[in-house]
Amino acid sequence: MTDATDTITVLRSKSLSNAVQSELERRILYGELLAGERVNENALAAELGVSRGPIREACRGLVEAGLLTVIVNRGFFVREISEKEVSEVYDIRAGLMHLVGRLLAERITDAQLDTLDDLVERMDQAEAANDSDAYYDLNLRFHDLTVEFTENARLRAMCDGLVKELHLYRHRSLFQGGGIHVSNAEHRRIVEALRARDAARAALEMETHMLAGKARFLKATDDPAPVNRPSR
Amino acid sequence: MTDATDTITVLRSKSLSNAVQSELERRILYGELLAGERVNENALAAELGVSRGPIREACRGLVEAGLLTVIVNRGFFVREISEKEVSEVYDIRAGLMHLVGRLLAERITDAQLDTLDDLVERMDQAEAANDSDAYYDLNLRFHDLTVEFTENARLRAMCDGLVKELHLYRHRSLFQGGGIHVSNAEHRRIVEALRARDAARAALEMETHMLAGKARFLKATDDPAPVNRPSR
DNA sequence: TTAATTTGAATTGTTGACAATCGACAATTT
DNA sequence: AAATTGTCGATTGTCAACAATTCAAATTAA
Repeated sequence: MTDATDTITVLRSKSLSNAVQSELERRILYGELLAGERVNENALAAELGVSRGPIREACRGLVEAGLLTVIVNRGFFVREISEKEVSEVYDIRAGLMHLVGRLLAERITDAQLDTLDDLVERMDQAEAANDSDAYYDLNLRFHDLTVEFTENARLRAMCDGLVKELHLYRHRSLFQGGGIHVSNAEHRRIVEALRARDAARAALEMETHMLAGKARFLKATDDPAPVNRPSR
Repeated sequence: MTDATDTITVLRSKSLSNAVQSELERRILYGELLAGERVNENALAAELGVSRGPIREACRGLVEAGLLTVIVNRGFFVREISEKEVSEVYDIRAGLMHLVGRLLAERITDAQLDTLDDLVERMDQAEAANDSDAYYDLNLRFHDLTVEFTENARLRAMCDGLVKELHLYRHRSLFQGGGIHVSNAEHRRIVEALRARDAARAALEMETHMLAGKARFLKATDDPAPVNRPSR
């Protein structure tokens, strides 16, 4: 039994559709399914040891989640996302993180602040050690936690969804590793504003941080990288 | 295009699953399916003259859209949304509309401003005529247009989704008709800020307007209406 | 009477089969 | 040679049947 079918079996406590959806999402997020690729229902059904019903149900869910698109009589395809769309997603995240800052300043606990401080500290260390992967993970965790601390489940789901969408971009490597260097100073300013319980400033720092991320992304794609930019 | 080819086109561009999903969404939004109700797959399949496959695919999509929930071996249920969740959705809309204000101030055209002005004018008239339904529709259109004018498709989809979620609240009537009176003065201030191309002010006015809506909602539910608030 | 158990009807989860459609290539026409 | 038409294999869209589970009423036991 392969790893994938094993996962399917374990998750049977839910339903096959859910398990398949998780597995498909995982494959997309990990780059095993690349943007533009078609999901071959028969092949996937055979590989996972299920019928096409659950496969199709899972795909319908992922279409609504924005990870797949469907063309009638042609099938399900991993969604392709343009540079413009990535830019738009950054804008939306900026808007949502503005909200996160505002909400958080009014309700964050000292313990939670310490947790964030610890992450910033460790990001400093990772930076010093030039460990891009560790920095990437810590950065991800930092943002996850800020959203989580707002205790707004819907907001959290939306932020998660947006981050997943970014994985659809062709040059995924841009986000991970050393592709884009996120300034830790911005994180520090966010925590400072939160510790001061200054809602307006926290909101602004959060938003600014996101827009800086957008700017870094645009800079990393627009000008250089002629390697991956065919003229057409 | 003839009627016949029109029908053909419709049938080709849309699969049964899509059609069923639209129909289910319509029933939920129009209150024909109420929060908490179960979707009986067999009954619906018989009623719509299709098999259960497309029904289930449609439901999977609506789960991801937040309009249904699924319990394994129990079925699909119209999602129930608590007062707290409505409040959270208002917060998120506030965050997104803050963004709308910022984006719009920098790109809105004079013609678009005139369109918004016209809507505000007509809302005044509807208010004077005490026509709540007309006011409700105009208000909806006003917000739709502001989001549309940002030309951020993802943002628009998210805002649409949030509005749909609000329809899940038990006391749907609160939103329509005279349940909550939306101040037209707030709209006017938004348009003014946009016409001044003042991004910060437009963002603030938009956000304030949404938070005022949240406050109105809370006021309309929290205190009065002891009728519908059993002790449990 | 009440609580636990049984039973079966209703309903969901899943499957395999069949029809409809598409893409690619060969055959035909201009 | 280019364009059009026809054919075939692969794939999707849909369906009906079967297996598994839940729910509720009927039955039994305490």
